[in-house]
Amino acid sequence: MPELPDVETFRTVLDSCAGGRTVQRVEVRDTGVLHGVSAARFRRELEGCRFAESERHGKWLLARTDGPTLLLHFGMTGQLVCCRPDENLHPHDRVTFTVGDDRQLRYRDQRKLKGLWLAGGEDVERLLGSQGPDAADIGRNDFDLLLTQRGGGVKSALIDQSNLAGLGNLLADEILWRARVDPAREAGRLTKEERGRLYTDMRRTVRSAVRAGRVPPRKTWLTGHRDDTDATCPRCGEKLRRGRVSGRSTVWCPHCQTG
DNA sequence: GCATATGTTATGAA
DNA sequence: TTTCATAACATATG
Repeated sequence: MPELPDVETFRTVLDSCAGGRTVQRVEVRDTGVLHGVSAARFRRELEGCRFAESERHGKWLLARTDGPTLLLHFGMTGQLVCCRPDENLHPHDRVTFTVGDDRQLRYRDQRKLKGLWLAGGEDVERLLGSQGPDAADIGRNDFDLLLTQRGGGVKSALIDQSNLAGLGNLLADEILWRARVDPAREAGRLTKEERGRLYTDMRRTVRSAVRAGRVPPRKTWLTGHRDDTDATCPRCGEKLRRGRVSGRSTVWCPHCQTG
């Protein structure tokens, strides 16, 4: 699930659930989601800390506290939910943070592909050092450079987090479809116009997906037809094509998205 | 058993 | 050095 818009939602969940509150109790129910830190130290270092305002970079969520920073990555199936402490645990609730008599933040994740890190000042830089600029606030010129200076396919350029942080498989397909660019095109060979359309449509798509809290499966969007059998393009009605591009399942319209 | 899944990363090859 | 394809990670669903 999680791409930039989902992580942005988790950021608001974190801030509204736990922002300004003190961690009363940490429970690590599955150590498999902890990285580089033991369950004992994780608890010890976070209990008693107060959550400050959190930040997001790409698909990373940075939960600042008056102590260490908690870094969260949601892989494909992670989420952050706000519960009451007495609510039944979900089988995939891996770590819980009790932040009040009535509030408990839970890191819930089925597949445990990523998880939680604990970081002091420089550790944050080290963990996020390889991330490219965030897709939600990159400027037009920088975006242009990311495409022109890069070898390989345009879809790969969009979803490579070290190039541009935040876009995932669904968003990339949606943006390429809106901008009418074939996902297999070489990034460096796009025209100035195509790069301009990609930038504008990336901004639009990311903005409305953030407002929706996720990449919305609207029928006017390509994303709304990903799972259709015999899916057709919501713009021209042509049959959509699916295949693998840059190693990921890809859906595109061979009529609208020309090479 | 097989294929699929919105993410990342190690590995070997081009 | 960069980029690509592939497998791996852990788990569920069709």
